[in-house]
Order: sequence, then structure tokens, then C-alpha cells
Amino acid sequence: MSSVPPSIPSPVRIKQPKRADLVTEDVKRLITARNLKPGDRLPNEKDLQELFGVSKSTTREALKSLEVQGLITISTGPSGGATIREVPLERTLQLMQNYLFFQDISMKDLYAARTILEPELAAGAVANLTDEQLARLEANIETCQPACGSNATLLDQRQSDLDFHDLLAEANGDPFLRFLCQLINELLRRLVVYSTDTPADEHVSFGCANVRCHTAILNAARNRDADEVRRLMKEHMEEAESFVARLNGCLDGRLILDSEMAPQLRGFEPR
Amino acid sequence: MSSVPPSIPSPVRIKQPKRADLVTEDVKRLITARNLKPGDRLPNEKDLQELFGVSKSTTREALKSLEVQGLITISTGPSGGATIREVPLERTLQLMQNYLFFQDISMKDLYAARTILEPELAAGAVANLTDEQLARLEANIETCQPACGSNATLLDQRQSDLDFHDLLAEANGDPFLRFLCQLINELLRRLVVYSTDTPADEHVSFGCANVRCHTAILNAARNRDADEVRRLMKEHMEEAESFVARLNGCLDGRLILDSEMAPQLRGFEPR
DNA sequence: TTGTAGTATTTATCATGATAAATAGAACTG
DNA sequence: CAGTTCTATTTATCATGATAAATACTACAA
Repeated sequence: MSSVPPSIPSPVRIKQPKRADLVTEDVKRLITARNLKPGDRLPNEKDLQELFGVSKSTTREALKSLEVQGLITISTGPSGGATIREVPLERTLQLMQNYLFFQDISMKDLYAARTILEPELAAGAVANLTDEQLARLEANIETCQPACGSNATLLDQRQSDLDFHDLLAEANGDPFLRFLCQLINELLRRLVVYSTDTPADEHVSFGCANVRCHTAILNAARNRDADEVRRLMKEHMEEAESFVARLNGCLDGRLILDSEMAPQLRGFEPR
Repeated sequence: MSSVPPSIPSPVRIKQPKRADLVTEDVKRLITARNLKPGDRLPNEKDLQELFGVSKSTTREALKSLEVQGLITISTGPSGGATIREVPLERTLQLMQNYLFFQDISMKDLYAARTILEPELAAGAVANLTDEQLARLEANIETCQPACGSNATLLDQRQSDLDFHDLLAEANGDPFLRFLCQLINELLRRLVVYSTDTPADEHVSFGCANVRCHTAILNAARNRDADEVRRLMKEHMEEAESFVARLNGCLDGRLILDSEMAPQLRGFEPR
């Protein structure tokens, strides 16, 4: 018999890591150790097989893992293979939604976080807003003017409303706060559904209120009045939450698919 | 399982989605459509091959993708194969750290978000805290008493300090706010490094201040005084940030590996 | 110069096993 | 009954191609 001691049947046996996962880790170490940057290339499949002493299928699974994690793209052709890339925001948001799919997140929860974060995000963006960004904010408000719209148009407006907040997020210098707000915006964008029997005029009221709030925020931002922006945004969030509640807005519990997301997910990287 | 469908050469080339990714999407649709829950099993490899009309390697890559995303675990043996699971928090945090690896997040950014969120998190937890949780908080404070410790012990105390905040997070009823705070805690836990030449007594001061703050927060929590908890936590965050700054704490820019994380990542699921 | 056609490289996908390891459940044993 | 062994099932990993498709580059033609 071998020298391995008779494994004591413990309640939790240690799961043997799979080779592909070990290779994935090795590649990550390689990235950290060699300080590889987006655009740098990994060795091709054949070389990786030799480098780590594993078979083709194991190598391919490891690369698949890195691809799913958003860390590499793979292309065919000469000088093809795996290229490191900056993990796209969209990819991260999608992976996060896999998690939230199983959590019982309510609209109330989302708005609780939003009411805390958005005012600070907006206030922090005020100082950085360029003329161009201010112009885009103004243009966005135009788009959101609720005219006589079909129901589909009204839903489109809910999407455009969110763009206003994404634009503000872009102007904030804090990448982490930005990320948190983008996450919330994305969740609202993908998962909010309204009951079909909601009267259209309620939606119109919602749109009008948003336009009013956004306009006020934009004006305060033009005056570089961060405190006022914070105050207005807080009000806006509280009002918006009550509108959503009145419209029976709730979160759709479903898995987001890759194909619903931005094209960068497909792995195409211009340069 | 025959040949790949021919593609018509169009003027606008769209990146052809890979088969494995299409299969991954199909499985996700299956999960949503059939309302599959954690513990439910997918068909085995062979059946999936037939179901989707793809080869073994493609099937395996699709399963690998789902596994990396944390949506399934795979086991061998009779009645083995892919089992749906709730995406573990740890998995999600790791995937998110892949994203943040490329973002230039500073300690200041992290503490900005923390100072906004933690006070609300703590205040929201007060009403829900059970006696058992209060006891655990108290026990945690004991652990963090900075005695005469080696440098390694001092760093361990930084980790234990974070446990206090994780314990509070657990008691908050809002799963989304909880998630955000757990994310921050995890980032601090994994990525904060201190310069080696920091005097030990500064670390001791830090530890003492934390114990003081945590004690005050615990007392206020026992009195179910949410406002006081909020106020104390805000103070605590501001003080902690200045301590970290004085200790030259900064974020280690590296990729987190699976093996650093909790065992649930390995795919083991009791039941 | 500009566009096209050819060529070599590399991944994508398929096919078809073989051996090893993990595992659940049945059969056996003290 | 409790523990062990046997056995069938299923994935893990390897091996070894073959054909198809995407792509970078080069050579050639208008």
C-alpha cells in the first residue's frame, strides 16, 4: 500500500483543486509577478501546455476561466492567443448580478443604498464637471421631457433618466464610489419592471418630477454649489423612491445574459 | 454533432459568439425558465452534449464557465454532474476584485465610501441585534485588546477589527447594503498593506482607538440607540482613516487567487 | 497608391478514445 | 448495528488528431 495515511473521514473533506484552476492561478501569478498590463499577450496554447505541463483540454479550460473572469480576450490568427485586458465594468456587473439573483433584494433596499450614495456622488462630481459634460447633462434632460408617449416610450424614459446619473458618476473622481453607483444604476436599468396596469399618467408624473429635479441639480452644478447638489439629489432620491413604489416597480428575478450586455463583453478590443 | 455552420462573409463583421458561450446562455435560460433552485441538478455531460448538439469539449467549456461564475458545482460519481448553487459571496467578491485590480483605487476612496455606508449599516443593524450577536461583538472586542504583541499579531488585530464590522453587517436586514459593506471589508482585509518601518506603538494606538470605538458602539447598540450608533460609527471611520494614513497603509495592487479565499469556493456544498 | 488575393498562424470545434479519481449505494463482515 | 469492501457511475485529465474559421502579413495587380 502507499504511504498515504488512511484518510480520516472528516465531515468536510478537502476538495482536490482541479488542474485547470491551478493553471488559472499560475497565470494570475504570472500577471502579478511580471506586472503584465492590458494589451500584453500570454504565450499561445501550445506554449502554455508545455509551460505548465498540462494537456490541451486543461489549458483550454484554464483560458476559458480567465476569459469568463474578463481578464483576457482570445483571438485567432498569427500573433493571436490570449491578450490581457482590463476587466470591463459590464462584465463585473453581470457577474455581480449572478450573485444578486439569489439574494432577495427589494426595491427598497436598492433605494436605501442609492439615497445614501447618490447625493455624495453628485456633490463630489460638481467640481470636476466640464462644459462638455454639463452640455451632455442638459441634452439628457431634453431627451427625458415626457411628451405624449406610448407606454414603451415611457419605459425608455426611465432608462434615459438613469443616464443622467451615469453621466454624473463619470465626473466623480473617486473610482470606487463611481463603481458602486454604476452598479446600482445598472441593476435599476436591467431589473426594474413595472406592473402593466399602471396608468400612463403616473409615469408621466414621474418623468416630469425627474426632469424638474435633474434641472435643479444641473443648475446648482453650474453654480458649483456642491452642498445644494447634495441636498437636491437626496430629495430627488426620496421622491423617486415613492414614485417607484406607487408604480408598483419591482425587481425581476432573472439571470442576466451576456448577449444583453455591451459588445465589449464579446471580447473585441480595439487598439 | 456535425460541422460548424458556415458564416456568410458580411461587410460588417460581428464577432461570432463561441458555441460554449451560447450553451452557457442556454443553460442560464433553462435555469430561469424552469425556475431551478440551488441543489437542483443539470443533466450530465453526455445528455447536455445531445441536448445542445455540441461536442464534449464545448460542453465542458460551457460548464467551466458556469462553474467560474459560481452558478454550479460539479461532482463526480453516481448522480454527479452539475448542481446549481447560490453564488457564494466570496466568489463574487473575488470576481469584483479582478475588476478593481485595474482601477486605481486608493485608500482614500475606500474610506470615503466606508464613511458614508458604515454608519447607516450600523444604525440599521441596531434593532435586529440578538443577544447572541451582542455577545459575539463583545467577544470580538476582547480579541482585539492590543496586548504586548509581535508585529504579526498586530496585523492579525487589524483583521479582527474588521470582523466587528462584518458581525454588524450580518445583523442588518438590508441584503444590498450588507453586500456593499462586506465588499469594502473584504477589500480592506485582503489588500491593505502597511509599510514595514511603521513603529509598533502606532499600531497599538490604532488598536486601542478601535477597541474604544467598538466598545462605545456596542454600548449604544445595547441601548438600542441607533442615532448614537450612527454618530459613533461616523467618528470611528474618520478616526480610522487618519490612523491608516499615519501608518502609511495602502492597497496592494495584485490579483486575488481562489486559493486565498474561503473553502466554499472549491465547490463543496454540504447538504 | 490602393485594393485584392494568397499564405501561414492560431484558435474553434469536432471526434474518439483511454486511464484515473471521486463518489453513492449495495453487499458484505464482525 | 457499525464499519468495510465492492461496484457502477460520472467527471478529470490526458492523448491525438482533423477540419473550419479568423486573422496578420505579404505579394501582386490595377
